Amino acid sequence: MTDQEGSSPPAAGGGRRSAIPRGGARAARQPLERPAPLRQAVYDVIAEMIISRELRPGEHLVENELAAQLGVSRQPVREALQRLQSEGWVDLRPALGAFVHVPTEEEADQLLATRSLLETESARLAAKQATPEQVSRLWELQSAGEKALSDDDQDGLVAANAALHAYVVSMSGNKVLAELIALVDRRVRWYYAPIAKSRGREAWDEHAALIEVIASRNGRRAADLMRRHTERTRDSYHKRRMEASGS
Amino acid sequence: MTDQEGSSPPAAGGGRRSAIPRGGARAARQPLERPAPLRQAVYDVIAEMIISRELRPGEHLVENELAAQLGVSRQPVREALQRLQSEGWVDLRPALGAFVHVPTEEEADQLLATRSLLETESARLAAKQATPEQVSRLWELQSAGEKALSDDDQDGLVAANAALHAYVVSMSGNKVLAELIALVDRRVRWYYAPIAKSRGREAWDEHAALIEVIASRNGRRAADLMRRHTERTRDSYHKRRMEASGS
DNA sequence: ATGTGGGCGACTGTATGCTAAAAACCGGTC
DNA sequence: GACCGGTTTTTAGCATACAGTCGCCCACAT
Repeated sequence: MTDQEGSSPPAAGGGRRSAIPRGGARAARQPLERPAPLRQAVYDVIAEMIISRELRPGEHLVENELAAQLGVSRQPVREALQRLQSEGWVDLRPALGAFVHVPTEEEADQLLATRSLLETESARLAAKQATPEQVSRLWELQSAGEKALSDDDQDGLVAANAALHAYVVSMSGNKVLAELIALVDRRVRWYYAPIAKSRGREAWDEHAALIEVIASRNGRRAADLMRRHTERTRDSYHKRRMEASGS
Repeated sequence: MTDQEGSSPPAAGGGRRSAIPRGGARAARQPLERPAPLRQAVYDVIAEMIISRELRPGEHLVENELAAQLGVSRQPVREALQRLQSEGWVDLRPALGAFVHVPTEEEADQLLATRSLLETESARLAAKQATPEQVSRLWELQSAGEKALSDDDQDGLVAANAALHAYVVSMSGNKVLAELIALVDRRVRWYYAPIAKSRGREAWDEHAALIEVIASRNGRRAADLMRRHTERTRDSYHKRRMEASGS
């Protein structure tokens, strides 16, 4: 199996992997792995490119170019773009194509507000049914975060933060809620990242407090802490933004 | 075959872009109507078929069949199916195709719980910034609902209910929240409809009370009422389900 | 110079062809 | 009689081909 790239003999039929990206402004990506649905891989790559700002807001995404860069046909690209639209990453204007979504300040605030609401509920639910095993897992994640903090590892910090929140969400047991949070969170990170470094020490102190409350199974207080935690992030966003707009 | 209705799009729908209203009222058409992509129409039709139970949970949706039935090619069908997946209507198993999602009891409860959370927040926000015009619009929707109620018009009742809730959501001003609610609500209706008739009089009395509180701009009480309202719906769901499982 | 109209290029939307893989079928074997 | 291996059928996945639209540019008229 895994007869991925290049080595497949059947040159006759269709023959698809002749897609050599033309040397261009954008770095060429090597063809993707085969086994899993291609559209998924394409989706991942494009989402990553958007999040990393390699594709900038407002930019017109041409199906052909993307297809060539990724070494696939337009079809998987189209499918990926449509999914990206449904999740708010791009705007798909009929007959015109896909444009990277342009985040507005208003939208960012609404996202942060919604995230706060959802995460608060998930913390409440998580606390109500936390098991000791889960709590100790939380502490593990917490210490991973603190390590990244002391190492001054920005990427690691973001990842650890996401992992911790994600685990709390999963503890809530509400899959629908979890799905929505996943959607919102990812976009929050996109909006938030460029203007603000992680809140750092402060945020992780709050995490520690939250875990303790969860361990005590106190849903109300867990919700309270999570609300304050996410609202502070929201405030932090606004503060940073104002600073940034001044520059 | 099965060339039902105009399978040739350019003939009927298109008609050149002489969409400019000749000689007369230049209607303020804002975003200038665009040729609706076929995938959208296909999406609507399939979603409708799922909601109406014409396609039953678990059923295997074959691209070819749907395409033939609708008189289009597989492509728009594929695109529609993928969007349906992202919104939870079908499960797309790699290399196997699309299956109408099978609702579980657990999921239904989680949906109802999430809906309650979201709608509660939207009511709170709506109340905080309600204008007199908006309130009177709410009363209009309310009386439409009561009319349907006295006419014993089930479909109308469901529609009126949706319209009222949707308007409250729009009043919240939070578009992100609104989007999530739209997603959740539709699925709730799907799960809920088959086992329970609308709660009727009771629900509309609660609506009336809610509108009054919104008119008074009391966010806290609005949230309270909405929470109770949606939680009652949730209870009603469980009650009906237990009755149904007995039969 | 400025406004208008037609032609041209580019890109999306839709249709169809081809391939590979999973499932159903069937016959053989223990 | 049940299980196993190969074969056929079905169907999704991907690629490619085709057609309709949109926007731009430029020539031309005012």
